[in-house]
Amino acid sequence: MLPASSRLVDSASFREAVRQGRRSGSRTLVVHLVAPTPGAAPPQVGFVVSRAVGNAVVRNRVKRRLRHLAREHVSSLPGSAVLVVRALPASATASYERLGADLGHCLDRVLSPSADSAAPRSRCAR
RNA sequence: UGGGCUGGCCGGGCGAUCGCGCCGCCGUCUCCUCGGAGCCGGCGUCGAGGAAGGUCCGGGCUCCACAGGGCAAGGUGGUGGGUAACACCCACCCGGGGCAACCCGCGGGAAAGUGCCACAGAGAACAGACCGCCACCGCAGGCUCCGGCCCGCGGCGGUAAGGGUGAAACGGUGGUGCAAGAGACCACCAGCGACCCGGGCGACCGGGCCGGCUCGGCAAACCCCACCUGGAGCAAGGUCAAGAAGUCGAGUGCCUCCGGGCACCCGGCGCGCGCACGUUCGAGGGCGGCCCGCCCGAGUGCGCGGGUAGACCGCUGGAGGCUGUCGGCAACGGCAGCCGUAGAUGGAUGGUCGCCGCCCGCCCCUCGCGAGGGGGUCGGGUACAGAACCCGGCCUACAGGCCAGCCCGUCCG
Repeated sequence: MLPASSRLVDSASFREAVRQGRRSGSRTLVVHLVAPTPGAAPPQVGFVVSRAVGNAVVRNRVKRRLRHLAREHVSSLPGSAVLVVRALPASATASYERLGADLGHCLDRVLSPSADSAAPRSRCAR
């Protein structure tokens, strides 16, 4: 679980991250990252799990697994970064290991400096 | 021991590890109106359901409204009780089903009116002659003891007893009667209605007597009758909340020393301006909708395209749960004792792993097969589903399991 200070709370930041952030997708999820000016503020992570994923029980489980997995990556994010993880319908039946692998892979893509200039909207090969 | 009916209950357990939220305590630091507040860290307690679900009823709570009458709208619908209340629950009545335990019923009115009854059938709601039965008339034929009789075809009538259709055919059985028949008439039975007697708080039940001889269903079609019903909802509502040409909030763009600033635009409150109407000859507003009527009333309406809003309180102790006892057939109620039980707000209550349990399949053992029982380093499964102001219900979803009572049958004594 993430501590409260690392959670993304306001809807404006969500909108900004999804529309303007660097994006990388996989079969189970899509990540959006805005890493502006490095500062002292801690990075924030938010999650979007729509009704297409499943009923309330399934959506809660997916969100909890993603929050738990995101803990391990918070320290590697730059300061005042805003990360939004959007779950796709396939995440409902995916195992914990698959979710962790997809999240790590997409984060690597979106954080790698080589992709910065060449392909700002690179896709994960699945 | 086989089959069945009803009611109640549970709905995985233990452990390891990494975390999250509320609350309490402790510590460092910061602010400070010196009472406290905040960030971070540590420890401890607590932390989803029987349906938390659908949001279909009923209430509590909050704000607004609250002379009255009529109309309209919506709801309820056997009787009596329970309850804060209900469309819920209990008991009983009536009708239907079952050998029975028991189950089912949107259970007022169809002789107030309108409307509808498919298909089949001759005819379906002031019924109806297809076959049949009977009388009469005409024609052809046969028999004759010359009185007639039998049979066929056609016409015109009578007839609802029989056949056939249908969910339903205008009571049933027996007799009188008749050309054949018919409640045309009679007896009994069923049903309808009026009256009387008895029982029950009541729905209603039992009995007697009389009447005309008989009357279909649908009100979950309109409708009629009786009774009930203010509106909105925790985004309710309140506080921070000052100000005064301003302030608060949302959005977009630009700049930034990352504290924010500027511009534009929209909304709330307040203010200003313009126009219109008006202050007892009453603008406008309220009384859920409309009308009458009543009340408030000195200001009110327009200049309006859009947008979805900070923190805190409300926020969890309540028609609360459990046990015992008393009253009651029961639902439930009285009294006594004990218990303390989630409060998130991009939304905590979890992630991962191990062992065990349970179910299904397969295999093995016991056994004459089966049933039952036991075992397996085997494989698969472990449901429906996540609080959001709080209760009482209803409805719907659900792997698997437990307990109790009752009914019918079989066997043994």
